[in-house]
Amino acid sequence: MPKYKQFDRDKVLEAASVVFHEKGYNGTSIDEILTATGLSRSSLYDSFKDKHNLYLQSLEFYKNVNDKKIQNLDEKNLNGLQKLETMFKSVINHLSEHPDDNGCLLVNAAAEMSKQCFKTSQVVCNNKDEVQNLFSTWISDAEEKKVIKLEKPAKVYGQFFYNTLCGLRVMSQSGAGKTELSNVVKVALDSLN
Amino acid sequence: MPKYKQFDRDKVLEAASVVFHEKGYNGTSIDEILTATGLSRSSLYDSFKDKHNLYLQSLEFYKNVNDKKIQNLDEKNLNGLQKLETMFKSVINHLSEHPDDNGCLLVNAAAEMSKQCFKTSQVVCNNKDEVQNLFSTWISDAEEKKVIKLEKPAKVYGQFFYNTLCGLRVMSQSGAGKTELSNVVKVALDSLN
DNA sequence: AAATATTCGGAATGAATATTCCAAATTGTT
DNA sequence: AACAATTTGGAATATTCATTCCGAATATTT
Repeated sequence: MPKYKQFDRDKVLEAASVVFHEKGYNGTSIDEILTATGLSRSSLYDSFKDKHNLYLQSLEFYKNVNDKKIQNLDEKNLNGLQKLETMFKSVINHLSEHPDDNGCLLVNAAAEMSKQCFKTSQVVCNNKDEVQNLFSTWISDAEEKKVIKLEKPAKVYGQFFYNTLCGLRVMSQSGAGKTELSNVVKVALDSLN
Repeated sequence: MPKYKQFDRDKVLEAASVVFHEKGYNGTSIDEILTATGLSRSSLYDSFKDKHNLYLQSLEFYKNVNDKKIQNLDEKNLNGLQKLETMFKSVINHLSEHPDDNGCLLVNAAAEMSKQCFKTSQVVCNNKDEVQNLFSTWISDAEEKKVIKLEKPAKVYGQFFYNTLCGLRVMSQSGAGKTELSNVVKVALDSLN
């Protein structure tokens, strides 16, 4: 089935990222990826070089999907505090509705690979900085609109809420339920008063 | 070299947990464990059954070491808030002095294994509950001594600070430096006023 | 319709990997 | 000093895994 690519690159990366998300990099075999993506062995190696490269591309794909979700939220007509609240609400809903969903691929990648693969650490680190910055702009916005009053620079709260978010992902992988996660977010958001 | 065990079981588990900590479960080979522990292949299988079993025992060993560190802190003559502050300070010092130290084995185990291995999830989940409870007692103590005033049950703050702690581990694996981590802790501790 | 370019399936390869097994070594016991 | 109990080193095994390679298939181009 040539002469042009017979598969949708994004769908392949999506399927691959699901497997990597479930089992981690070292825990997934090429065969598992083949059945998940429906690709043939040679197509995969032809188009994605090797497992490690596919992993990195899956990571970036996942990051882009995540970014888009957050940017959609960013474009809504809400003040920064509402955006933050909405974001946490949807994260908690997702985590509690999909308890089998293995946390967050980027967090798992940080844990499994960032100290062994520089490129992984770059993706993970960029994600951290971008999300922190976005949170900071939300918080600045809320302050300018006099919805909240800050005792520290907005940047610091961006760091704090990113930390809270990472914690949620780990806690849900450690068996925390919805009320537990909600409690955490409530206390965290209280820091803005 | 018989007739009794020629190796110190705790030292083996300590060495094994270091390797698992660096490379994860699927990322470490038996050979790496053999060189790290100095054990022979047959001794390892004789005494620890197999890789998976050794991993679980290493996890529990690591958890015990962690527990003891925290309990040492618990026995000091400080109020609960001071204990919390000291704990965070030492975690941040450790993370920033050992940037190559791959986060926390228990957090990494949660990310890599908890959805694939029930026993791992048990260890990780128990650790979460124990640490949360300890934090809660510290916070209750600080409230009773009128050092702080709480707007929510102490238990909720225990959950919140455990979440903060998990976040720190992930953030340090994502390239966060000392000031960033300190900022997070400052905002988190402000929630107690 | 022939040529071209590219994909794809699956067998083949070779390297790692976890685990087993046996004989040699060693120390405590009699 | 011989025996018993157990560890240990290292070879052997069997499995899994990532990667390569070749020939068949097919859609576009000429």
